[in-house]
Amino acid sequence: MIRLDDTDRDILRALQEDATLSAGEIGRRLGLSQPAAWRRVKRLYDDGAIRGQRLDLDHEALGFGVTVFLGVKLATKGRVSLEDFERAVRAIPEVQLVHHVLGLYDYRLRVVARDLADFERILRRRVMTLPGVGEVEANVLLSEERRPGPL
Amino acid sequence: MIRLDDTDRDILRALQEDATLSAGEIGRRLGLSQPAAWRRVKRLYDDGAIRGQRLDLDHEALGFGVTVFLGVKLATKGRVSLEDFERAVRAIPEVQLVHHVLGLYDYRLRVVARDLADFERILRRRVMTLPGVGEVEANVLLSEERRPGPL
DNA sequence: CTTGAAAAGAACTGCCT
DNA sequence: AGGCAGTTCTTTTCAAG
Repeated sequence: MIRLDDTDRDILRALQEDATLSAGEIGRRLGLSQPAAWRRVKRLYDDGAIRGQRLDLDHEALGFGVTVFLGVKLATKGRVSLEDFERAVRAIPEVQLVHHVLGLYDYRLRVVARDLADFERILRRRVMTLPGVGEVEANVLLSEERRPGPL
Repeated sequence: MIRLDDTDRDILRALQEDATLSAGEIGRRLGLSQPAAWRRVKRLYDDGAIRGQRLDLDHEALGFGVTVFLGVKLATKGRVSLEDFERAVRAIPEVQLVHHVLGLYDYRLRVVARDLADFERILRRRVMTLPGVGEVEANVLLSEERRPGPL
């Protein structure tokens, strides 16, 4: 487990807001020189605390106005069945996230669609026909808020 | 709604894999000059297709080995109650994501905890005491797979 | 759209406290 | 650890076709 001091935590908090901050800008904010900030950021990457950076796309602006969370319960849960299900799920382009979970459901999926008609097509043609699929529960996203998290 | 051509889509796909790609590298892969690729990326930002870049942190390596998705049903759902609930949820540091949803539940939360004992504390002390909270359902994350999405 | 080039800024290195 | 000075590389902008 990676140990961080307060300065590392400050850096992660700043980068969570905007991952494109330069080492110089981070140093300015925290009272560090550019190389000192740069070395810390590099160490956070090298140690594996930071895995990388990902794009934050505006799917609504890109024509995908509907986001739905699906809870999926499998009818049969052998090891083969899990692998079959996961392979088939990966073939659905509208699936952004596949969570294998423990609890009332076996998988949670994040799915985007152009509109509700488009979502209905995905649900009927792609999701309900997945191998081993049992019960499916859906939640339509109204609004999303990201929080800084516990760091 | 933002219109993209095939090249824009290729750029977004490449940047989804690695958001740190330089304009020169993108151009090399797609057969564009560095300035041409740079202008396109800038336009994707300016038009709002790309909102920004976010850190991909390894929460497990940082000591938060447990991730749980909570479905929350409110007991009373007036407008005041939604605002009260949301304000109180924002005060829980372990909550990373707050989704207001339509369906069987009213909210979906993504929560991280150091371990299951820590999660139990958060659930009992912070979540179950939220204003207006009714039923709560939990799914513990076993594994997560990100997919490129439908672009 | 291209190439070429210049200016600005960020990343990286070595050495010192 | 952190700072300073300097080098290298990328980004960003412009000119011209």
